[in-house]
Amino acid sequence: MVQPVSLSSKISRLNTYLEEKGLKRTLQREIITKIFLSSDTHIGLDNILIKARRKNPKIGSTTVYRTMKLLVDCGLATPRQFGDGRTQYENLPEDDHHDHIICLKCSRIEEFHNQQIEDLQLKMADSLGFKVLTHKLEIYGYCSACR
Amino acid sequence: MVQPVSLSSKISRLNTYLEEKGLKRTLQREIITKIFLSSDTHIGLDNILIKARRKNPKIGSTTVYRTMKLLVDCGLATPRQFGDGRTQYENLPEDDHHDHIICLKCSRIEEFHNQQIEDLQLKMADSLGFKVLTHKLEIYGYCSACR
DNA sequence: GTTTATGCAAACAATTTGCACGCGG
DNA sequence: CCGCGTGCAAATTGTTTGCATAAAC
Repeated sequence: MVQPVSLSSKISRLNTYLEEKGLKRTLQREIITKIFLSSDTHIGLDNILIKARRKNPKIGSTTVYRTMKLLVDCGLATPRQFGDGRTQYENLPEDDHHDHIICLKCSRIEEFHNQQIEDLQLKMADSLGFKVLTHKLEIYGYCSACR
Repeated sequence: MVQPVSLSSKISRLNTYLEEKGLKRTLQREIITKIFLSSDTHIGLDNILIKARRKNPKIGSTTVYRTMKLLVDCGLATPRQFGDGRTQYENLPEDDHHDHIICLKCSRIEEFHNQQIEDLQLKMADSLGFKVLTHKLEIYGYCSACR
């Protein structure tokens, strides 16, 4: 089991959203949402489809696309493109935002969080008239072992 | 005129590359390269094609795709995906780093530079034992017109 | 002349849409 | 029942590839 508390709170966020909009709770939406929420960091549509079909072989890719769009709309998922043409969805633990620092030699990825940087970003965005929803910060370099 | 010095130095970088690889200098490549290099910051393939056809209506989209790939290979262009499905190419004056803020509704992209953020990143990386080579910061949200 | 480049059309891949049917409320 | 959801197939969109011809060297 993966973090039952935050998981169920997220599922209830989806359900609230569905109710507000007069949408329906279906088995497919539940399956797809659970797969996404228990994915580690990023997951692609192809992968979601494969896992979903293990639970219900009749699920179609259209439904996965549409459900993921729903999850984006209610703030549970963030779509990302890493340059290979496919969209990946990121599942971010809402209270644990982090950025990445990546070693270009050994590919080690470490995570960090710096509130000062976050605050400055908000200030920056605000001065440009933007309302921030999310952001991505990646630092590339050499780690202590490789430098 | 836009920075004639750096522009011609970049064009000669392309020509050197072509020579090394035994490739040919053609009118199309010159037109497309100049359009790209004098574009402000980012430019998409559709836009390049339109401008190129104003100079030579027979230019095909295939050639634009292939030429932009060339420019990437010789280090003059950086491909970027901002989430609307199309690839944009960034023309960066090699010493002028900037970050991006992207509107998720209208796809408008603005640039900014904030030295405080850059400094904090260095400090952050240093405390993790990393030597920074480069980084990428993208903020996503709604712009003043869309919020 | 030989080799690479071009432009068209066809192929591809990821995603979206139209529609008849099924299911949730 | 009524309306939204689903899954299929067809349509769209961005990009790549095959091929005959044209241009560079």
